[in-house]
Amino acid sequence: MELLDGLNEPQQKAVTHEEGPLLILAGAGSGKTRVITYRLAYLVKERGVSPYNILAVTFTNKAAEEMQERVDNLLGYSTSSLWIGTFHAISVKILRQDIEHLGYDKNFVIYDTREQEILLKNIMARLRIDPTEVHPRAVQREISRAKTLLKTPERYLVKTGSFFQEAVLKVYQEYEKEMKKSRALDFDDLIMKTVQLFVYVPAVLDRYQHRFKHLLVDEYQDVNHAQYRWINLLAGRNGNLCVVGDPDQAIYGFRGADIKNILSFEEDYPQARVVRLEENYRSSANILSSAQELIQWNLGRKEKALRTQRGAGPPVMIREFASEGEEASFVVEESQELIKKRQYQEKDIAIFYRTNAQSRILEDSLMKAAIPYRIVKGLRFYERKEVRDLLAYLKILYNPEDKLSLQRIINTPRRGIGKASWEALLDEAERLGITPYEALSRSQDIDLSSRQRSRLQKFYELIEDLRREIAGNEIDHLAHKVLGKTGLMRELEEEGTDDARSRIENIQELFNVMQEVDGVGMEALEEFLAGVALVAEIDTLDPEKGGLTLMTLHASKGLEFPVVFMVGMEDGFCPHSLSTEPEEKEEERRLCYVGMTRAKDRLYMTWAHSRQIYGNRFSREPSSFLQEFSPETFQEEDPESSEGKVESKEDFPLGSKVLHPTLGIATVISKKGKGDKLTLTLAFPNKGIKDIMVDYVDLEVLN
DNA sequence: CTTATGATAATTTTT
DNA sequence: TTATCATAAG
Repeated sequence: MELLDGLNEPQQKAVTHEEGPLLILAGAGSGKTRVITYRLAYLVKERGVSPYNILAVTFTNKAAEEMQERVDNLLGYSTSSLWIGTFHAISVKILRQDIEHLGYDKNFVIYDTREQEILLKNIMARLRIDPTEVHPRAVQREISRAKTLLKTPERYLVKTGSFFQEAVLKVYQEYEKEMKKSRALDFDDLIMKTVQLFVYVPAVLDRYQHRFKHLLVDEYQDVNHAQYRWINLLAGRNGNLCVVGDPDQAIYGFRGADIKNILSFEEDYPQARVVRLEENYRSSANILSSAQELIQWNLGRKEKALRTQRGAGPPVMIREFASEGEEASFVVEESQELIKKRQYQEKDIAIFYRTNAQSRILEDSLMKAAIPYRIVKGLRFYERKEVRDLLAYLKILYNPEDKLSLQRIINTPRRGIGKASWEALLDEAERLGITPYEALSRSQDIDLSSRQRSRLQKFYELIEDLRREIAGNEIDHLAHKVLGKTGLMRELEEEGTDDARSRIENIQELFNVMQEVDGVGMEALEEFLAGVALVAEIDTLDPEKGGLTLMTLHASKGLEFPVVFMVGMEDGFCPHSLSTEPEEKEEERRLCYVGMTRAKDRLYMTWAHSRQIYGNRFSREPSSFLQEFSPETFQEEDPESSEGKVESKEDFPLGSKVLHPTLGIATVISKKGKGDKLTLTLAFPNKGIKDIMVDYVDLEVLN
């Protein structure tokens, strides 16, 4: 079977697995994407499964697009009936169809984190909750956490809670009411409402269960509880559920992802078949073994024996600098060197950092050196005021009940409708039990000066006028009308500053996105708005554009580069100073592992003795993670035999765990001497690094 | 209602 | 360093 040519044995097993649950434990660089796409193609081509009966869930839109493209290539035709998308995107599709069963309007808008925060602040102000005492951000996280655990306000607090929890409960209740009035759903709602739909309306669940005879979920290690239920319900008891993931790459715990979902898959689905992909096709031996040594420090792992066919390659290069400026210079100069020697092109090189704020100095240095680069910070684009303003207009046109968008645009650009008028409008709506937009339509009745009333009236007519433009028009045409009729564009053009010009450019960029939407009218508007709400950072990485790539460690997941620089490898960044709990530390270590395993040939890890943060200069210490592996394990000269040596001849392979009679469990990080002179360098999680002569101590090999 | 000013706060990762 | 917020003057 040609489809299986070039796949190794476990890969083939994963691809050809027939019925029932399947867990694919895919180590870093083990050809995971290949296996998934081949499996999808295999089901269709060899098993005669209709694409219509398959659902594939990915983590980002980018992954979904790539997968769609690769499956189409393998099949030789395009499969539009095969659903591939993120949890959120697929949930939107389902909810548009069926959410009315839950008493919600199907023309909902999606509120992103930013809008959610504004709404929460509004509510807290109204409830007179002091934001310095109860932080809106904390409330936001708590509500998100609750939704992730499928807890409605009614189920949020069964008993009495802390002061904070009681406050959250009040806000949460109000928040839900407001969201419903605005016909809005937040990210967590998309998942939770879908689960509720499945649970409360069995006919709907039944329909989708029948449709999706095969389910495939990528990045299963980063699934949260709501998503777990979502999958679990669709798969039914004995469904053909294939999940793919790597517990060592679970890095979204902060967002509610629960690594236990993948760790206990075999208990959830006792008939599950497990396939391990342990052959690494990406990294050279030194990089891989260093990463392996690092990850060994995490407890409670599913042990994996990653192997590579590749040569030793250079060791992991750890460099220290006096300041972040010198660190950036090194990255730039080293990159130039690699490019000059024609070993690599710009696009082969990536720089990873922990926080977005770290990118600035790197960008400056690259710019000065005239090195082209592309950066993953897409959300910043949608954070821009001008972009959000235009989007708010479009959202109001789609759904006039969207109070937050109305609030945003009612006086943008300035039209003399200030806080007092807005509040009078809200009071009127409240008094009559109607929505703000309805109140606006009867603005003449509001208790305001006739001047203010006519301003409101004019605004209402503007929106109504624009609403008539929706039908039959393409989205970019509609947006042009908005820019023209509202005076948004005129305001920018008249300003004439550099800043204004760059804002016009941003709007132009938004038009590029609009042009990708086919169709006209309400449907196109709907598709565009949902698409915009659900973009991930990484989705904005332009694959066409060349240049060095900059991104956060989180964004790097799933990618690979011949050369990787990991900068800012300091305590405080990596692990991050806000990650203090042991579980959080382990997640930080996994994040570091993810970064390291992106590198194919050369991996640099750098840190600076001093660094400016929030305007102040701080003294920094190297990341404790750097001490958890020895950079050089394999000799360059003879990669084949040195690999063999480690594997076969010794009792204490590098990276293995041993039990020391008094000091406890440790990891073997290097070895010296032979026979009874054999000395191991052992790394103890709490007691540091010690040299131990094997002959004197009874060491027990674990695993 | 708008604008300017300065205080103040908050700074992890993101669908 | 930056964004956001409150206050006071125009």
